[in-house]
Amino acid sequence: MPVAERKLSSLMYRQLENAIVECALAPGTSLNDRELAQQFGVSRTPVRDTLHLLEASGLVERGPRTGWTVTQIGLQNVSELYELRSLLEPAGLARIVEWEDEELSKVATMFDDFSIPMAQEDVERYLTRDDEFHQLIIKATGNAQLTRAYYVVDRQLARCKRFVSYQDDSRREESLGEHRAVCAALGSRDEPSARAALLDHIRIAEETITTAIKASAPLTV
Amino acid sequence: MPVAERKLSSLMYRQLENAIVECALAPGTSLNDRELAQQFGVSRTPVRDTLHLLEASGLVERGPRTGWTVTQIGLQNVSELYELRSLLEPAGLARIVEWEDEELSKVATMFDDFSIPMAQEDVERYLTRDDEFHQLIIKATGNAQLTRAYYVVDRQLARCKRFVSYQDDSRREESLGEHRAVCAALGSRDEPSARAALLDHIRIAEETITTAIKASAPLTV
DNA sequence: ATTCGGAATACGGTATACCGCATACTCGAG
DNA sequence: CTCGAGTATGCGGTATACCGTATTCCGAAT
Repeated sequence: MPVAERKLSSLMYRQLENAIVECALAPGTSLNDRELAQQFGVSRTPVRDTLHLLEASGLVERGPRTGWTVTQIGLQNVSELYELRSLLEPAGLARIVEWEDEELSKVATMFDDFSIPMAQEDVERYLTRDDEFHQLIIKATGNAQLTRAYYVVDRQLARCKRFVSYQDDSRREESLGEHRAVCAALGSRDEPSARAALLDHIRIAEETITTAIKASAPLTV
Repeated sequence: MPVAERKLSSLMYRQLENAIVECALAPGTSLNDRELAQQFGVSRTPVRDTLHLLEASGLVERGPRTGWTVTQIGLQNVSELYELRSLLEPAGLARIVEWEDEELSKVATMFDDFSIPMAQEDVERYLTRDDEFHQLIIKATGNAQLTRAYYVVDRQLARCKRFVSYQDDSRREESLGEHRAVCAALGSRDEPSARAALLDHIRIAEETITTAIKASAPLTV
């Protein structure tokens, strides 16, 4: 979605993006294009191409004379990303509450097939659903520019979640409840409530991540 | 701000960005890297570098097998850009109303040195001030991620304004009034009013641009 | 042993050469 | 004159070679 299908870069982009999001390439790692080229068995040119794409996604930055580096994860960044998210996501809600009944009900019941306590084998399914839900909200804006802006937020936050092992903490059930609150409000076409519920969800998620970062990585400031 | 100072790319970026924003390179123009390299007297590599940067700024897009192209200006894009703008800019207002008196008064009086009717020689000064004002609001968020997201909106809209010759239409005086309304509300630390005034200003600006595009360029759909 | 200087090296940046496909253009057959 | 086959050309994509500087590493002199 963010990167049009190019020849070599596309595969390399997926791989490197995954490696960075999953923190296999740790924040702060400096990326040597010659080295990467050798690892992938290609030349420097498509590597540079890919790195430019990653730079646009906010996962890599490039300083003068310092080359490319995997961006750091810090409290400042997280705070900024969540603020941006809280500005962008609500824009989709206004559209969703105007959907036809059939479409709307799909959204409203999106988290109904999960039980509390959640079975372990459903966790991965839940995380996927979570992603789909927020993607859906953004897509609902029908705004390509907004969607593009959101992509950099999404990818960076996805990385932060992995970084702090968000996926297996105890907050999952609360998170499910928050999502259901948003869905219920949407089902009633109550945009203000949906908005409030969504912002609550985002705020709580930020607090969780922030706390986790403070605890697990005081080194990143 | 958007592009760190690199060796050759930086100069080339400024030049090409200017050329595109001022529509010297018309929307839809396909950009041949070999040709550009020859024009600038450099090789294809730094040109590709620059084009990647322009792509990140939303001024150039790259399709599969179609190469780089100057992005089109259309009603859809303008609508999307203004929606994004209306989501991002208000975020700065909440910060500004909490500034110290001295800083706040600078903002509040930012458009006091213009008269109605505006002297012709002040027009360029006014346009610059307009830019500075909106930049100031965004900077006030203190949010680097948001600022970066706004940059692509800013550059694309700057181009749209030139495209429709916005700078010498008759709406300037109204625009000045709208700005002063925002400034006045900020001076009173009245964020809701400032927000309403700013959104009004953005909405009216969008209508003006949209009308102008419909009139002057039905070809761009 | 510490320090200072010079060579080797690593890396960011730049230039150039190569390849394959897709389009266009030409030329000959019908 | 039309149509198609074959060739030329352009361009996107890729590979590779080159350059200058900043850092590093090592050895010699104090």
